[in-house]
Amino acid sequence: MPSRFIDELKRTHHCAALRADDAGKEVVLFGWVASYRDHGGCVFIDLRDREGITQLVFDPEFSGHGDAPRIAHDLAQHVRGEWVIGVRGIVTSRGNNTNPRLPTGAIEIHAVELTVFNKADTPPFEIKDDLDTSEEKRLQYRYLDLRRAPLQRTLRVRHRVHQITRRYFDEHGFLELETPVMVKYTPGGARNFLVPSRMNPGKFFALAESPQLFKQLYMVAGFDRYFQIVKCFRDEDLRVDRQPEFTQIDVEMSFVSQDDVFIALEGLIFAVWKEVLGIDLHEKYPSGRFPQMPFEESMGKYGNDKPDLRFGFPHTDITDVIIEHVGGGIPFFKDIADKFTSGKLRRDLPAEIVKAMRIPAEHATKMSRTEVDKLEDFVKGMGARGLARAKVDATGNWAQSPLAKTVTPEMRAAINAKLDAKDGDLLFFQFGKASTVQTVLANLRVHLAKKLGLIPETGHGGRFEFLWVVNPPLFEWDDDRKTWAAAHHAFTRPHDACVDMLETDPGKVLCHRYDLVLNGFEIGGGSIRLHDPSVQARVFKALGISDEDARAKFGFLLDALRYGAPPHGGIALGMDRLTMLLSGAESLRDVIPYPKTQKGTDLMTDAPSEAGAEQLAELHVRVVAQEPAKK
RNA sequence: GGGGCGGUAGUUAAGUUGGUUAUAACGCCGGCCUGUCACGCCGGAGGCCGCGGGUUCGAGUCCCGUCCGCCCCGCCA
Repeated sequence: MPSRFIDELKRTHHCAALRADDAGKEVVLFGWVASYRDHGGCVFIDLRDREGITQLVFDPEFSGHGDAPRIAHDLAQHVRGEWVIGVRGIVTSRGNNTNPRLPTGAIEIHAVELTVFNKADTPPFEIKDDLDTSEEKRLQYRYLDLRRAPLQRTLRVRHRVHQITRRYFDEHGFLELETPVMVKYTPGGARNFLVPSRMNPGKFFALAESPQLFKQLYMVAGFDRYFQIVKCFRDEDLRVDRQPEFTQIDVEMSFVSQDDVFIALEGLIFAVWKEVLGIDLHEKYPSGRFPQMPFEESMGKYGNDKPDLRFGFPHTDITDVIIEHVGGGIPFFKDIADKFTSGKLRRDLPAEIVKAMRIPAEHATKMSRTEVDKLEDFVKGMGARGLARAKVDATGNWAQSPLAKTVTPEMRAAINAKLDAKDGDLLFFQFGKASTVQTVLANLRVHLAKKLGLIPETGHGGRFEFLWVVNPPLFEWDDDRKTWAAAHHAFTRPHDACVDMLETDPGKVLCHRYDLVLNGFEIGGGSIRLHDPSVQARVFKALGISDEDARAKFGFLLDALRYGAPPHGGIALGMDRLTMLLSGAESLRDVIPYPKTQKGTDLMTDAPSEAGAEQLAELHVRVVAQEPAKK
């Protein structure tokens, strides 16, 4: 018998729609079989669609509808999990027999008519909320994973963020404009994915790592305010918060200061938090503004430019104390002190530093000595040679420490004073290459906070700490090449007060660059751009980039800046990270519908894959066979 | 490129100093059951122990290699 469903019987409700006062209505529902319970008499089916679950009852004795319920009941006995079915029936109140776990628990549908649209193989894992299956399996059958309510919820959050963003920027006079995905390849920065050009043998496009240059050109063109929700591509190694293909909320504005950009973005974040989470951020930030912290302070206190401010444990740079006390009896420290006093190292080019982090007694006492010992393995995984530590007693002496025996009382006292160390406090030390020291202590700080329960292992714990990290140096010292390099891209505007130091003291030049940080994640970053060609030329010179190099890479942008470029600046928010933090997801992969594995592959489609000889020939590409691994 | 964790029925896991037929739960299949909603009861099927090599009388277990997944460093905003 052909099914009347879909053609004649249209869906009347979703599976979360019906309530007690709908009793008596005849309805048509479509969906998937979430579970079935056959009692010999009645058969119960929980019907699921994207909105929720409704219980269906197939009662052979259901009167008043002829033979139809009996036929439906016989069919229902054969229905299995994840089959796709349609049902016509009567909404019936469950009286005292409600299921409090379901929003629709007050009613059930007494089925009159049933159709099976499609059977389903037994899925490789159960479609349930609290799934305990390897991510490998979930990614392989992503369409089944996405059927689960948690991912459905997360993608709905994503949808909401999209809609709020579009509405917000439209209301504030921004135009949503597109930019090319296939762009000119420019070396430097993130690696690009390359796309061979069939029509231009031997030449390649790059997939855009960001719309950066194009959005600046929109400003030169006079569009004044631009935004775009845009895919970007970076061929770098993956992390829990990094995917090769990701989405940015990209923004650029003309005639604005750094603060104008902040205000625009704060407005968006406030709107998103209000609408998605129902949280009014004004309660925490009454001025409507997020706090700001200079880059230098963030590096000094937290070892990176994305501090999680939900807890304390700031670092202290004690390099000067070490130098002053010539190592204070500790051989490693003396080596470093000697390098500085001999002029081999300079404090203004800090290739090596000594830092300490103090864990106050109230927290330190919660960790056993064995637990503290294990931290050494943790830091060694990040390139640390070890983890020197000291337990401070009431007299200021150090215990449980390899440093305790040789350290001079004077330096010990000086360090205690600088760290404000008291009885029971635990001190951790890192010394050596500055970048390693910073990374190790930054990660140790977060690691300890999780261990001590100050922040949850994953998710936000209902707490949101926003921060603008501002005014970083324009250049950073490349100690391997012994030269200054652009800390970000070369089009960031230096502070006016610093411009004259471009030639004399490049390391001191600060710039209008900013990152928006939330709970230790960088969720956005941007800058005020250089619109003055003469300052641009001086920046290139300070970087040792020749006119020819600059022209070859960015000629079109340099040209554009000479044809009346307005002062402008912008920012890009990481749409995926934002959604991850909003929804409390553990991984970027949980907020991206079809993500890549850590090796950058798609387990479901088995991409990337090899290309055929014919296609390669057409693209003028030859694949060089992989060299066998060297023994 | 480097460090770490993992891979055993469909799924999640247990598996002792190497030793008979590799366990359990859930799922799946069959039967029973008039109200379940984590239904219940009875029965059953289901294994390349990631893959390859080695040691051994004998390997899920030990050794070497390799593949895959995850976390981190490097890299990357």
